[in-house]
Amino acid sequence: MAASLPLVDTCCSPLTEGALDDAAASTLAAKFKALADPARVRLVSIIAAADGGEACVCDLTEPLGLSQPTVSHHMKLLAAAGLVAREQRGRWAYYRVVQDELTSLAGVLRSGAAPSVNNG
Amino acid sequence: MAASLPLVDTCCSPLTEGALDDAAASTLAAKFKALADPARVRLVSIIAAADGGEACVCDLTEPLGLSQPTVSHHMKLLAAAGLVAREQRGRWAYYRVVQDELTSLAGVLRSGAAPSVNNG
DNA sequence: CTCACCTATCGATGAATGTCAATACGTGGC
DNA sequence: GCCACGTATTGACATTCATCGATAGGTGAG
Repeated sequence: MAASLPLVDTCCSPLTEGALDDAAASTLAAKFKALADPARVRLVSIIAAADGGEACVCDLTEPLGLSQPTVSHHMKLLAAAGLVAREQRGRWAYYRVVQDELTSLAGVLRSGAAPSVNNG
Repeated sequence: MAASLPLVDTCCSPLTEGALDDAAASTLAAKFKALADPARVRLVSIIAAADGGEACVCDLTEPLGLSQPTVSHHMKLLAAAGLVAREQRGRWAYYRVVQDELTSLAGVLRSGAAPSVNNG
């Protein structure tokens, strides 16, 4: 009866709704892995908080205290996971957060069932 | 006197609300790291889908195809991250999902600002 | 007490990861 | 064309991680 909306089609069904097969779990784990590092978590938050919601690599090295290649490496991983989008503008590469992906991940973590219906 | 708000005290403030410091990012990354493995993602989903919302290690080795020590290891990591709770009952160790933690993580991923106000 | 059973820990090993210095790539200015 | 600038890639290194077999710890049954 679940009015199955294609919302979470991007990734997987909610974690707590049913047992996931290995493929779905791998897809999901890959996205969580992209956020499984303090540097990448900070990158996402800094970009989201940046003016215009975007930032170039040159703006990210200093607040993180990491080298430029390292930041570029992290951004590549975040982009590969679909959590940020890259746009080349002149000599600069601007990154912005893909909120849809974060929201989709959030949906996976929320319990799909009605809150009143506990497991008792 | 850190006027720390007890609201999101469980974890951190939303990712997209402002730049996180290293401590908050590390705390957050540690929780995501617990879900950054297909085996652990499956474990959480299987436990959540299990009868009564709980399962013992003996019920988890077979569907995952992993050895008992490996499953025990993963459960330890999930428990350390606060994502599952352990309860010893007789000879069995029953694990259940801590939905509050998952919901808290979901809150971090959702954009705290009004949805209409995009970053354009 | 002894045994069977379930779980956790230990030790080892191959793979993945984060980091940097050096360097290559692309773009715009002269 | 040449150079300066921002970014991505390469190579190397130390650390962390996932996995297993062997084994120890703890609980209930006989």
